[in-house]
Amino acid sequence: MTPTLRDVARLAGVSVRTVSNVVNDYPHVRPTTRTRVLSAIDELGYRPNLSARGLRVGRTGVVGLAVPELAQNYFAELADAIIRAAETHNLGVVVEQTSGNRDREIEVLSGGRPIRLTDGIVFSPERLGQEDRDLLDVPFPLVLLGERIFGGPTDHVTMHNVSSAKAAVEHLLDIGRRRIALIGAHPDRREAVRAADLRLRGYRAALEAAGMAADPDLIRVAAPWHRENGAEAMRELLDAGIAFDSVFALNDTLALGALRVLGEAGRQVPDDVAVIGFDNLDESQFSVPSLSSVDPGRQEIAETAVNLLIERINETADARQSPRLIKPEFTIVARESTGFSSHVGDHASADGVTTA
Amino acid sequence: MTPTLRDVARLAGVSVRTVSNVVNDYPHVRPTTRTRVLSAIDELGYRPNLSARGLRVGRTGVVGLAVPELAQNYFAELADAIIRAAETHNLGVVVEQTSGNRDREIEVLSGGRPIRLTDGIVFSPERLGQEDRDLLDVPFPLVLLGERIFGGPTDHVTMHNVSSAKAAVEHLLDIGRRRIALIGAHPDRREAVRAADLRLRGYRAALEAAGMAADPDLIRVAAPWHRENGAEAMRELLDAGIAFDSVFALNDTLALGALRVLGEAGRQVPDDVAVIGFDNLDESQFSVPSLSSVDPGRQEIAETAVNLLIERINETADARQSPRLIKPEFTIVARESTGFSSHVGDHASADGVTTA
DNA sequence: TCCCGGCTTTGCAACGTTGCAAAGATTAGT
DNA sequence: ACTAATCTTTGCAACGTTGCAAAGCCGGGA
Repeated sequence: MTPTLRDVARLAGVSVRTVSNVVNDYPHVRPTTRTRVLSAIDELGYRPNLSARGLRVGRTGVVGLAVPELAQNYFAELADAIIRAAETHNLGVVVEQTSGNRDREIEVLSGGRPIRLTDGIVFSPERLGQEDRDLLDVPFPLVLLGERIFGGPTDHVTMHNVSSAKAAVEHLLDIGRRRIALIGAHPDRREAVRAADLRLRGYRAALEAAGMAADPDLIRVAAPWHRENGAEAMRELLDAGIAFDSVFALNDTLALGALRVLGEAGRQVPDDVAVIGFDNLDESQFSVPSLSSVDPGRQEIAETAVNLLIERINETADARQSPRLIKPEFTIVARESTGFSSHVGDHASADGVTTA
Repeated sequence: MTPTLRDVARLAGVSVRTVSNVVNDYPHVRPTTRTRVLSAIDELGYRPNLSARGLRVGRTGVVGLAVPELAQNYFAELADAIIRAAETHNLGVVVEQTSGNRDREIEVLSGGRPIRLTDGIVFSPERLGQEDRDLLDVPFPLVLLGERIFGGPTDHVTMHNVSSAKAAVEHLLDIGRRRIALIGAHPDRREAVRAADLRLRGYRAALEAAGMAADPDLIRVAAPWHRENGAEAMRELLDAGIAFDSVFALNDTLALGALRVLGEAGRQVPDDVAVIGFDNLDESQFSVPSLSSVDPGRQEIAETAVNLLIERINETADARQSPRLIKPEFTIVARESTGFSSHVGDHASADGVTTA
């Protein structure tokens, strides 16, 4: 069977506790002893039993990440970033997919499933809304991502949706565009989709600040934010014969769909139509033309979320901080689709970049 | 603090063991007792401590998945599928990214990191090769994915690379194409990249079976298999002025890059150039035109891998089966890029489909 | 009424690890 | 050489759970 501390101790001729001390880098171990123990560990191929350690210490060293689904590019990249961030703290990540299913999202909060083996959870809901705020009051460390719920009892990492969307539109204004279409508005006014609403608000704010009125014809619905819906919205816009010289897509996936249709229709990007997206997916760097985008600071969001979670995990019950809302700085990444050149493989710093 | 079995037992007025019986659905519990215990559990919000259970039972209920990185579409979709498959067995999945780093891949096999909290691992290496076969002889259940190593001591789920590539090329032949370019050959003949070699072999086999010679000019190098390299290879092919009426890209990502460049160059797909890829990414269904592809059976690969892993986990040390090599059936999915129509949102069955 | 067999419930021990606190060993200072 | 201070090592208990096996309970048949 798998060797235990006891086996190592017997082989090295020391007590179990000493082996444990060596394993945990306890400083007061005589070098010769340490060596002897280490070689016994090596000989037996001993590995600590993390369940036992977890039981004893009260920590598993694993955190949960609950996202809608990895098949969506944005969440795959988010998960990638979270896993990297967790790893620097020697934490593992159990990934749970909620599949855009409200019940499953609720189940995550009820601590169901293997999530329970974790020390805490980073949760990006897609179906819960403001009205579910109370559900977030859970008995384990939880960090919330996204813009579905605000003002909850947990730490929350989100983005500057309004001001970054405003900056994206200003970027289009800066390069002289005046007929700026928006793709990705939510079809149902009753259902609040915060990201859509917030970014739309930024769009309006930018136009207003420029002394321009928003033309309702230029605001196009697309939901969910998938490639085909971006394509569809662009087709409709073209078919409608409405004049426009640029597009702000509420996310990159929509933008990529739109880009494709523009290509088919023979519209030159950026000369005829400039395009900017939102999210700065890895893929956007490699599209043709490369896609300008709002970089909401994914890596920073991930690192922040993990750091907040770790703080909460280490927090003692009596000295509990109040919930924090954090929005990393965003960046406008200007690429070919808005007339800036960038070469694939260039460092980000080589792109035209504007910081918040 | 978090309530334990003991707390529940006290509240319900039964023994700890009885509560445990209820929690584990032990059948011989009197209904009235069960009810009483359940309501105590409910009242206290009791959740089993999985570390303790894991220690006692010797299983954590979590498996590991080690892939290069989720930011690569293919692996994100694979992870998605694996997580879904694991979930049907009530298993959680810890995702570990090796970042295409050989040392990290070796570390996975040494059982380092939080992977150790798992009952077994599904591993898709990217840097290990045939020469590392012995490393796979690890003291925990391991299922191998991919085509980097064959003949190792573990169960292995891979795909029909040669025959499915052959079928892809035959699909192009079937629609009357004769000048079939291949994109994605590996640049270095010394380094064996099995997937590339195997698919190239299928390409040659199809041509040979059709009584045609492979034109070296049509075999284009592209590595790694990223979008930009597919685009680059296609640009070179066009610039070289070599005649071709179709392209077999060794994966979808390459194909999507190539598709883009064809569009820019004004070549009509599929009329001027038909294109087929490999992997059948979700995205390929939504590109414009939609991309024909080889579906290697991702969901089945995932389910098979998880099932094999579970079998190994449950296997007793004495009755150990010999390693199994499994290759799910593949499918040729014919879409617009080879002249078949498919409407986004259609069921797979609506696509033109050929089964292995 | 007594006994048998199945249904319910239970106490004990152990899974492998680390916190605690004390014992033993060593070194420096006087 | 003796004491104090420090360095090393140790045994014990406990983390929360479940396997084991036995005990208590019940109803039915003889």
